[in-house]
Amino acid sequence: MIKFILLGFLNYQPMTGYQLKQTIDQSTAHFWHAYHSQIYTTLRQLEKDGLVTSQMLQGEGSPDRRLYTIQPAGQQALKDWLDTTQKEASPIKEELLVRLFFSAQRDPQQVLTELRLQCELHQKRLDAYQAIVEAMPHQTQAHSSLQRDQHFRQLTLDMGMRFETTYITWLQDSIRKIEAL
Amino acid sequence: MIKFILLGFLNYQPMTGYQLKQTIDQSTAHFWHAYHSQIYTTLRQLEKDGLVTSQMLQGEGSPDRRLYTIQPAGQQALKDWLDTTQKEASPIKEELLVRLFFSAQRDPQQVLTELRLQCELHQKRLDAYQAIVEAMPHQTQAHSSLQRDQHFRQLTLDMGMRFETTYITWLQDSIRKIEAL
DNA sequence: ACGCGCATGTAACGCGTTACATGATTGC
DNA sequence: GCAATCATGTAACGCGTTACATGCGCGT
Repeated sequence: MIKFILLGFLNYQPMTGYQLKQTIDQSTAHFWHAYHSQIYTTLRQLEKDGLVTSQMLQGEGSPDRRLYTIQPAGQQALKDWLDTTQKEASPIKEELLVRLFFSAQRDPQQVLTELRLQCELHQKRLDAYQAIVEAMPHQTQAHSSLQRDQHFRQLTLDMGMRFETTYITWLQDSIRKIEAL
Repeated sequence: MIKFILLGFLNYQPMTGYQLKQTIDQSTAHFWHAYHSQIYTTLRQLEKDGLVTSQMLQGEGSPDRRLYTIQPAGQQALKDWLDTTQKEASPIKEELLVRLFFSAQRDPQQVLTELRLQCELHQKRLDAYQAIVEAMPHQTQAHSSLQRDQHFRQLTLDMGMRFETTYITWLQDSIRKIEAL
């Protein structure tokens, strides 16, 4: 999966592993994050497979950086992946729900503390999304290709905000229900 | 993770691997699923670690079944895990959002087909949750311990329904937005 | 005779996570 | 002088997924 995220970003412009990590952290990390270790190893793998090439940049002063450039084979691999319609709904893995499912024997106060903390964490996430939306240059007229990209990215951001809002509301309702026990 | 789900169920009663698989499929699979291969290997691991014990049952006719029983050490491990408050929000891994993020170059009709399919899939999930709620014995008065369990399970089901509802609405809105391009 | 459900397992692989590791520059 | 940021990587591990593999009983 991370393979296609890397190809997806490299399809816009050549980048280094570090830049890719930064870019991911500020965008797709909201629905798919990656550790730098995985990014560097996957980039090497992509190079071995001929989907990208790399060249060293001798930064004056700063450490050497390896700039990765997508190759036609890489663009094709990306296109093939995007053209293969996803036929399943993504599986959900929510640890909190597992914990809650088995929480009947727990001290209710402890459960409440946990849910209130989650509430704060998800509120922070929502705030972060809000900040991105506000920082977003709502370009009245720019390159239509960039605008098109922006449009699709906004859809994912929209989902993120809806999801967090739903999550927070559910947490608040759940807290109330448990308090009422 | 699956380790604690298994301990969680075995904490109610001894079960075989197959029964655990069935139970998970009908309950926690909505937020954490497992393949039978993982269940069997994890059960063996738990036995090796002394958290559960197993005994063979010679079923007349049907194949041999291995019944797993939780041990005090297993109950303690479960309790310790539940008592350790989760301090992070669970990371999200939604492949569809990754795909959408990089879908600006794709044929819009193809994207729409994909989103419409997702809409159906999530509607099916929602219907499945609804069926569980309706099949749920809304016991006016039963053992308070069972009722307590039921209560917490209902919270997770509630989240599942809210999530799917949000997802479907977002999909419908996104479809409309893409159609308007 | 064939397929499905019951029932159990192993093996290999892939992906993601955590930890280990290095070294330079910039700002306080 | 020290911490943070830039920048890159390796190694080991754990978990989850896919595929392979077996064999019985029941219904059509």
